[in-house]
Amino acid sequence: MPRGNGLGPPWWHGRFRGCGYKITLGRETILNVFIKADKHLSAEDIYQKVHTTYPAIGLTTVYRTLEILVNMGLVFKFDFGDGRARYELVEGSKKSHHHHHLVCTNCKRVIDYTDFVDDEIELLKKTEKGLSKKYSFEITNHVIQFYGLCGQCKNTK
Amino acid sequence: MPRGNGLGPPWWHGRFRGCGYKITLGRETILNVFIKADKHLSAEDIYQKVHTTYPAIGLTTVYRTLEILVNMGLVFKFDFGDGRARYELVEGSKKSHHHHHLVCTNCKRVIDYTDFVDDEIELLKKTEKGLSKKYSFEITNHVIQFYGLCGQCKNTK
DNA sequence: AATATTAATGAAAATAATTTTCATTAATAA
DNA sequence: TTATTAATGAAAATTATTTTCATTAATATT
Repeated sequence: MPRGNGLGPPWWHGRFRGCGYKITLGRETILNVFIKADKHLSAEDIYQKVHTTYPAIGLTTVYRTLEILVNMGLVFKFDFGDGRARYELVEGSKKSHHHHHLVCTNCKRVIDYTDFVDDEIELLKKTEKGLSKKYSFEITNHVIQFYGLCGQCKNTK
Repeated sequence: MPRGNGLGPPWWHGRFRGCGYKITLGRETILNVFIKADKHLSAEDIYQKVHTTYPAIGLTTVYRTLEILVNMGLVFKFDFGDGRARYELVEGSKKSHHHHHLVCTNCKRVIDYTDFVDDEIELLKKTEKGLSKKYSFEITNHVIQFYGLCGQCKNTK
């Protein structure tokens, strides 16, 4: 549960400390960018945004922090097929709803949709349970993406 | 419907010709690798396999052919998060069942699963229909992947 | 069957996202 | 306050994929 209300340290400090990671200005700023943006961002996006309030940051640090966040399970890494990864806070760490992606294979536009997800969630739960057991796999996350042509590209082609 | 029985040209020749593409030995070999392998392969995998029967092939040609196949909708491109794309024949072009992937975020192992897909397919159809209408998006494909730790990595960690 | 046309090819160079190296600095522990 | 150790930035390295360009091969045309 995010607090970020100025009273006490941010919710993620404990988890960082618990993993033996130090709390630094760079990491603080990156997390804030994620919390504020609340949508998928590329490493470069994050670098740019952080850079405005903390110009000393290097792109390397962004990549290194992203790796940590992904490994800790705070952030999920997506691939939309355009050669660069996107990152987004996992659910529970953010305010937005459960959603999936609609990716245009032509213009690479990505639409987040939150429709129909109730049925999806139910099915996913069932599937996850079954798969975990059958393959003794510990599932931590999932991706559902639909690919195709968006309205604009459909008409242009 | 694949034929590949030695009687007449392979099923994909027509589609190639129709798109103005020439039938070459390289493309022929690559398609055969796909048909025989019937599972996800990286560009390098394909290059290696083709190379055994057709050593003159270049990696560039593999990439170029893959691009064509993806654009034609004969092959689907996956990302499992290890920095290289995987390719696999789309359904209808191959013998194997509808399946999805279970990706180990630690060792990068990928398990194809065909369990529970009946319910999934039904839900997907419904969702696709709804999304297509709402976002006037023409859906051509989808990805469902579960991420987590496989049996081995779970025990090691 | 011979030739003209045009796309396909391979090798090498270019590109671009991500990782690594390494000397320096900053955060936490003592 | 100092010691310890992780985090950092800059630059170099890595690596999958794309582009360039001169040559070759596939199809269309005769």
